[in-house]
Amino acid sequence: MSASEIERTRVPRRRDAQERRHRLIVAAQREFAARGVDASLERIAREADVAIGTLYRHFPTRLDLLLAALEPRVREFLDGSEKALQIDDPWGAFVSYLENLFRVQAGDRGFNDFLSRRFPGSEETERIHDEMCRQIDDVLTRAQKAGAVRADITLADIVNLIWSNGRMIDATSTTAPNAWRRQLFLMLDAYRAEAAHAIPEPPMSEKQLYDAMVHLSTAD
Amino acid sequence: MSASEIERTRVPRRRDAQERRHRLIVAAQREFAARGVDASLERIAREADVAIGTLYRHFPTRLDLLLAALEPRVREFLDGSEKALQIDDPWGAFVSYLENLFRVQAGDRGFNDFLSRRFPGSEETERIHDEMCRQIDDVLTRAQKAGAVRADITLADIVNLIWSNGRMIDATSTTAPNAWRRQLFLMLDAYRAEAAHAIPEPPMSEKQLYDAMVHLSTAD
DNA sequence: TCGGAAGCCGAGGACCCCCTCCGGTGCCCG
DNA sequence: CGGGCACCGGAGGGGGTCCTCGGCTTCCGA
Repeated sequence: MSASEIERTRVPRRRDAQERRHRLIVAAQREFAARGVDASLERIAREADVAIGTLYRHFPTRLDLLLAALEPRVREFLDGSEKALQIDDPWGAFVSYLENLFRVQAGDRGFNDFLSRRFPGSEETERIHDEMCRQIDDVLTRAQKAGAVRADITLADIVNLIWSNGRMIDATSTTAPNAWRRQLFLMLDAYRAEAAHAIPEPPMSEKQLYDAMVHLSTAD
Repeated sequence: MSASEIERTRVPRRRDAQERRHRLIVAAQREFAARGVDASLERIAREADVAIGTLYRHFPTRLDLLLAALEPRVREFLDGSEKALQIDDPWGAFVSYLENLFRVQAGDRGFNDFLSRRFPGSEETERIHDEMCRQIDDVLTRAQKAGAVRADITLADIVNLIWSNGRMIDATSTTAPNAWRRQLFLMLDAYRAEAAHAIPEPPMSEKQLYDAMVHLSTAD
């Protein structure tokens, strides 16, 4: 996090300001969780019972507020990741990692959107994404070396699965909130080394993957 | 199609009106294809060089215009479906059906959105969706009876795959336009009977599935 | 206690979208 | 060729969103 970003989102000195900042974060968590990253800032201010100008005073950009709101989710996710990465069995670690990731993703539409996109302007979010990619690469490679996961799978394929899962969640969150698990376990059967059949399409390159993630945050 | 719907979207008598109607459909095809079913109607009118009031005169509801615009896509899809359904080999028919579906889906964001959603108000769209579900059920059951596709797969799982694929396409259409094929062939390995491992989550019920599709068209 | 600075409010400009309504236009048929 | 009616245009009302800015309030430290 750069100095200017720390400056932008620091906790203010005055009591009343701290209180309002807190109310904003709580409202933002609710709204982002329910409506995704593109939730209305004016609505969040209204929900927090705070004027729109005050929201902008505390969080000059949408990303500032989003990061403050998602912080607990990110921590929850990273905690679960760490546990998964410590599992000895490579296949178990792989499964556990994805299950944790998707569980957190399913609980918060904002986090869901956040996972699928890249925000090239922000060091902070790039850092989180890079860390996640590193972890996936880790757990995936280990499972492949152990012969548990087929060799022709790439980081990009896992990100594709994250996108897919995100869409599943959007569709089913209110009607069948656990449906994503079925889709995940189905896909796991495709990842098993013994299931492998040749795929008539090469994996996405890193650049293609990155551009696609940026695309999701700029389209429309 | 009910009488009132035929009435609403019939081709007008006057030359100039026919001409404008045609321009509207062409612009709508471009816009829906590029921006999905929520494309701006005012923008479509602008692109067609027609006043907004005229658009509403020809197409009283968004769905009227959407159906007129998607008509070629729907036909393209149904033609391909028919060919796939006639393939003797049950697994081949199954693969071919999905490949055709996804190919058309990938070429048009409006059709992509349309496939994932249900519009309970419209007989016409319900008819198309019902027909598609019937076909999927057909090709799926046949492949299962032949022992090619695992028995624990449901229509709902295929619809889940359609959602997933839709998201893939949204993400990759500009950067890796064929990436969806990779994801499809990966998933096919999960569908193979010999790949089956127990799934710790039951399939969605028909009602859950229907509600989820409606949810996608009403959310936000 | 009290004044200055930190902080708050919300009107308002700039966009965007949906949809209606009705005065005016121009096609086509008799 | 002329009148009637199908048709067209586009202003305008009603909503929303983002974000700014300057007058007003409130806290808190000296």
